[in-house]
Amino acid sequence: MFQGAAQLNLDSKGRLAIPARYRDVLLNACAGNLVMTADADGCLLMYPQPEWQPIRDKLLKLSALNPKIRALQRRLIGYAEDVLMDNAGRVLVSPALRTYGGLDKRVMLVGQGNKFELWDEAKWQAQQEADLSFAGGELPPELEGFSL
Amino acid sequence: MFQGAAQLNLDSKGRLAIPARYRDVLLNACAGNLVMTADADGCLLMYPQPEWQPIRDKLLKLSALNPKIRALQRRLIGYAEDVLMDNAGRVLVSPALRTYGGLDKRVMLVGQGNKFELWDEAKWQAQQEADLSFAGGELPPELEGFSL
DNA sequence: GAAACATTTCCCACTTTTCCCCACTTTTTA
DNA sequence: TAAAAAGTGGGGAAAAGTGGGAAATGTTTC
Repeated sequence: MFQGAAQLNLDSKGRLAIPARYRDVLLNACAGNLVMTADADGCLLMYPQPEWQPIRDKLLKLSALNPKIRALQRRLIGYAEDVLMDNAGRVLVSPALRTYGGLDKRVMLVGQGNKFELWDEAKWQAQQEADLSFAGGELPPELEGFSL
Repeated sequence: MFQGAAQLNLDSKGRLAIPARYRDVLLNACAGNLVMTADADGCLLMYPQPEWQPIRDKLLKLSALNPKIRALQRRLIGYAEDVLMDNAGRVLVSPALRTYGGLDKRVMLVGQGNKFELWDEAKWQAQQEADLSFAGGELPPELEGFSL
């Protein structure tokens, strides 16, 4: 269960130091084996390898002849990379993924349940504001009866 | 299982160096025997030979009287070529396929489960943007209940 | 039919990049 | 305040990328 947002810095080689509070969990859950991929909203996603696998398998079973499914497969499978935490608790974010996410130095790592989101800090701010401003209007039916 | 995107360069002879992380897998799965062919979206496809064979067989069993099936057969079977990895882990992309895919030098090799997609870099970028912008609207029914 | 030329294929060597490990600085906690 | 843990940076060995050249195969022309 991952939650909470942290402002972090990529170092000069593009490495991301995972906050210490997650490291033991990640070592136990997957021996530091993580999967990074690209999200439609312009951020990156980071899964423990065992969480990623069933999602990938479901995706690959869908028909590649449907254009929307094909697009989803292209992004999620196409950008997916195995990454391994090093002894200092860092993971290397590949050039391809850094480019996709517009990551330079200042980034936000945001816990989202079974995975993390990784944002360029400026993009994260923008997304926050966008989410606030469009929050009005109709609620989706799934939220009927939902109370905080 | 192939995943991940890599920016690669064709050399002056039209050879493509397969990223090292795939080489052992490909040698074990098919002794370096691959099949390249043309995809409808303007990229090339590359299968390990054992993955390609059942697809080809299924295609050939379909009725050639249906124009859409006929078109699919023409492209996939018509452009298919056997290629063999050399000792340096490279495959030669034939002039015909290079022309079809508009491949010059800078290309993207994208893992897609049982196969690879091979794109001209500029085309790949364009395709990515197109996929994002048309993602809105109705989801295909197969994706109901799909969660990341 | 043979020889010369062109083309392709295979192999070797060099350069570049990547990855892994170690050490230092900074921060936190007892 | 001291010790331990976390954050940060750098260096070096090993592997991967790249290009060129030689040998073999095929083709064309005389």
